[in-house]
Amino acid sequence: MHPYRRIVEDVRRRIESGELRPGDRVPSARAITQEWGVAIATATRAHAALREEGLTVARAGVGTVVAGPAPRKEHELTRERIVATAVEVADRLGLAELTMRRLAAELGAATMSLYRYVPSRDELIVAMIDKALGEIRLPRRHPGGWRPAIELAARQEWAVFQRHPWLGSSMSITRPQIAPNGIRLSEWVLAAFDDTELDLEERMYAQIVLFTFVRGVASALEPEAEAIRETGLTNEQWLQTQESTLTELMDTNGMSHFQQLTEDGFDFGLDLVFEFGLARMLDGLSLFVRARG
Amino acid sequence: MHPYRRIVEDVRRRIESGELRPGDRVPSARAITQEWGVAIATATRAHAALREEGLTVARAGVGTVVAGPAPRKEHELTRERIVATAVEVADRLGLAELTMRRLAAELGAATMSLYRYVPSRDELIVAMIDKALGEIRLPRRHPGGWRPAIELAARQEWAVFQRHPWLGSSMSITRPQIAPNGIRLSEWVLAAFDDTELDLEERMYAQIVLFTFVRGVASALEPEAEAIRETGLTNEQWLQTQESTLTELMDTNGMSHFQQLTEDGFDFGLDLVFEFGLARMLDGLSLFVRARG
DNA sequence: TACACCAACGTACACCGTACGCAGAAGGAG
DNA sequence: CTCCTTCTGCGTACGGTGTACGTTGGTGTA
Repeated sequence: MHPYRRIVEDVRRRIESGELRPGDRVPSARAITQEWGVAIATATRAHAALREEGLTVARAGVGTVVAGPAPRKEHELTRERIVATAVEVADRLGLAELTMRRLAAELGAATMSLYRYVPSRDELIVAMIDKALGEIRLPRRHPGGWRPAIELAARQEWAVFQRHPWLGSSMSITRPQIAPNGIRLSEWVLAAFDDTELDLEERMYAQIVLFTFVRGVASALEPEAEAIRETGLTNEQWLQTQESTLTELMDTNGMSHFQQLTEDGFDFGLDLVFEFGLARMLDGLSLFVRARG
Repeated sequence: MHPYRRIVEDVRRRIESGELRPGDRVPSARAITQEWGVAIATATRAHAALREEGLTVARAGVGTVVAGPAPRKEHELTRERIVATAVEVADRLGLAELTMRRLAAELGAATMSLYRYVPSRDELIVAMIDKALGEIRLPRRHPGGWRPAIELAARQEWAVFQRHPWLGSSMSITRPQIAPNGIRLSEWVLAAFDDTELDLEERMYAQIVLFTFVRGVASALEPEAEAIRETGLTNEQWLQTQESTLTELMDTNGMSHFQQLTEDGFDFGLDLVFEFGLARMLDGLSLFVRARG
């Protein structure tokens, strides 16, 4: 038996015993020369044999690695992990506070290491958008009729925007960042109109308008969250600090409506804005769909 | 005749001849002692007499100055001028490129000089918002019925947003920056519903929803302008560069609607989005108003 | 042994907003 | 005349940003 067979068998045993798991690095050629007391040529032959049997794959610059779906080492730097952590940081601290340095610190890595996996901060944000949109779960079949379907989509979007306050202000309509999950969502909404007479262009406009509205409401979320973080004031408290300026302004200009509004107190909530706007929007769309039908 | 009278008359003549204009600095006490060969006490008395006659005002730290609405020297540093220039720069270069240093350079002043007139960049932006909103011209009387009025307001807003692409993304609803012109606009819209049965809270929601929609569409303007500046590509050209990625994505997921849309070509424009959305919104609002009436 | 490759990283650059404090000119009081 | 206060304008410096560039130490392979 050639000496390299012994090495192969040893390694195979380690893999089968679970000592070495998919994605782990098998001893390098240098390490083999040390461990088994052989020449590097022998070690190389062992590597080749392992590779031939499909037990391992050679990854250039990284080493020979046990084949199979790698079960993600916890602290390995990975595009996936970077994006996930970035989302988490942005949710917690706001997009402005998501700096490459802070993100690296959060990951326990050096700043520049991130640039191996992400070409720039901007592209990282695109990846974050895609990940966030991926949370939207829509049934394969559209629930009865276009209106419930559209409403469902809008509510899902709104929910995601709320979970990720930074999302609304970072998405663009005119230049849709190529986020696969965004496109999937679009397709679903377009298809939701299949039971209407709307042509494709009209559907597209309906879709964009809906989305624009939801995002419009949502883009108030980030500044608000940021303001609360920074000043520690809730919205109401803040309004009170501004009250003197406001009343002075109103007094000098005779703004009766506004004045009464602040006197009566105004129960303001983005959720209510969303609900009110969505209802009007769907009503208006209904009229349009009916006119086409 | 006291010698100081001669000085007063000399100065008066200079003012009336137009040699000295409102806002210009009259000779300082020191300068007077030089020019007229008098003691400083005399010069001070001349100043006092001029001030008493209302010809001049003493501005501490600046000098004695000809009274009247100063016709703004062209290159004097002024909050007004700073804000106007800032708006102009932001229109041209985008809000991100509006740095205090660049603004100062544009004004021919040192960076820190600006902070005499503007407490911070953030507050400068608030002032810019107010100035931009000031361009909105609405008739004192609302044109027949709530719907034309609201439509007019929305169109005016849209026009301003188009002229100032940075505006949409910098305004907040939940924490309305106290911009007098913004409040004036609000008041006008609230009053526009006077011929309906909507209560104040409903009007406020209607207003916010309308505004949110317009701003939502508008917030696509800044990124687009920026993208054009940066890459020099128009929207269509850019879409073409992305086409391969896009079609690949579509092919693998069977997105028939999306696919057909890109094949047929899709005539996309923010203006059309605005028109479509506004029409639906107003229709929806109509239903609501009628239900209340 | 030489080579090409790769992850990870440290350093450095240009730029940002703005705190701080100084220089200089002015009017006014003593 | 001298001192004081007030005002504009400004220079310098600090702590932050994104990221270009080059180095280090490991790899498989010829």
